[in-house]
Amino acid sequence: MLDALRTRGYHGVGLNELLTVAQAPKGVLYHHFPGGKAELAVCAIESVVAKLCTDLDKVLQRTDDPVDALGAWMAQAQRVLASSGFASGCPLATIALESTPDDEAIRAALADGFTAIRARLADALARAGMAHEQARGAAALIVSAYEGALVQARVAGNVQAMSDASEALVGLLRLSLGRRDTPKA
Amino acid sequence: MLDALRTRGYHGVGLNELLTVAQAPKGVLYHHFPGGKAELAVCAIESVVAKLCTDLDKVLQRTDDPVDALGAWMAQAQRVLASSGFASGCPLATIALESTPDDEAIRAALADGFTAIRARLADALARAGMAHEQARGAAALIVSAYEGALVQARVAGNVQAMSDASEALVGLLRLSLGRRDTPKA
DNA sequence: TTGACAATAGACCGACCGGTCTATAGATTA
DNA sequence: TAATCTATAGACCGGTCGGTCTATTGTCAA
Repeated sequence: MLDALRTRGYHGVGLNELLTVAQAPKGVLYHHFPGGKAELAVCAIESVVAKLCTDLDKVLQRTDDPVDALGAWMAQAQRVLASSGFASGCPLATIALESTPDDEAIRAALADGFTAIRARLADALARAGMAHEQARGAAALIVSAYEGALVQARVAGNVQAMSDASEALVGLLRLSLGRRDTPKA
Repeated sequence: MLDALRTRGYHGVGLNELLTVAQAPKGVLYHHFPGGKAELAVCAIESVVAKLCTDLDKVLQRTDDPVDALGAWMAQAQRVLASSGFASGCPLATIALESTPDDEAIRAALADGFTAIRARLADALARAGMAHEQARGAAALIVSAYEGALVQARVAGNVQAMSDASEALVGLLRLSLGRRDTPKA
């Protein structure tokens, strides 16, 4: 399910196909997820977010320098993307862009997920000495850069743009953390 | 067409629906676009990219400070997103995430588009005094941040994350441009 | 053993998908 | 005017979509 979502998106995967690979009949699905496809997607989103958060925690506590952790994270994402033949990106972004304001449950789940991830990053940055206000901005930037870079690398079929963006981000963050004086804006 | 793509994505829009709003019958479409929906999408992508590039040029030459221009661009994007009721994001990213490696024409069009946009940004940054290598990275980061921030703002239903990310990016770039010494990475 | 209930299984539904095909209208030649 | 060719028009196709519905199969309590 997750693989399918991250590869072809919400509208791109058919329910029947999903059930075939899961070797499950329709009845089971609608018994456990009366809300149908949308509820299934929400569940998938929550599971992805949970996994993402624990992975993030692991990486962040392995080193006390969050910028190092960011670099490692981005590099790892590039490896995963490339080894999937540039088919598999971040399922959150994919569903996010296919959603409309009507898909309230899905959007809420995604928004909560992104917020949770940003909070973790901001915490780590603050612990590394960044002012809270600034850390929140940096966290939002990091998540943005991650998602946006994945998009570019995916369509290009190579990780160049992503590694460029990643290096630039790491460099800028290090510059900003290295000297304590805050940038003008 | 473009509205539909940016709102609901490639798989989300039906051909019949498209033709209804365009007041055009099937025959016309397949006469001008023998490739069907995919070819239509490529055409739409190219048109978006062209528009984006000219807009970008306009903004970049209105001021000689590309960082100012970036801030204005991001603010404008936030206004557009909000005024659409958080329905309309960047059509490029949406199609990009729904595409698979099999959709060669679509991916090529998208990759070319992103490359063209990055090149424009890198040029502007280099003109503002940034080293070429660094400018390329910063350009990739800017595009990433733009796309990723749009995703987050869209699902959240508010522009907070996007304006946070934008301010952080502007601040970091100004910091980096203000002093000439390059960051370590 | 029997009754009740949750879980499983999949046939089936109308709607709509992207795409093809034939028929007509309009323009452009000779 | 007749012939030709492009552009328009939409009926129609098989396939698949997400979702509903009726059986059937465990499972556990009485």
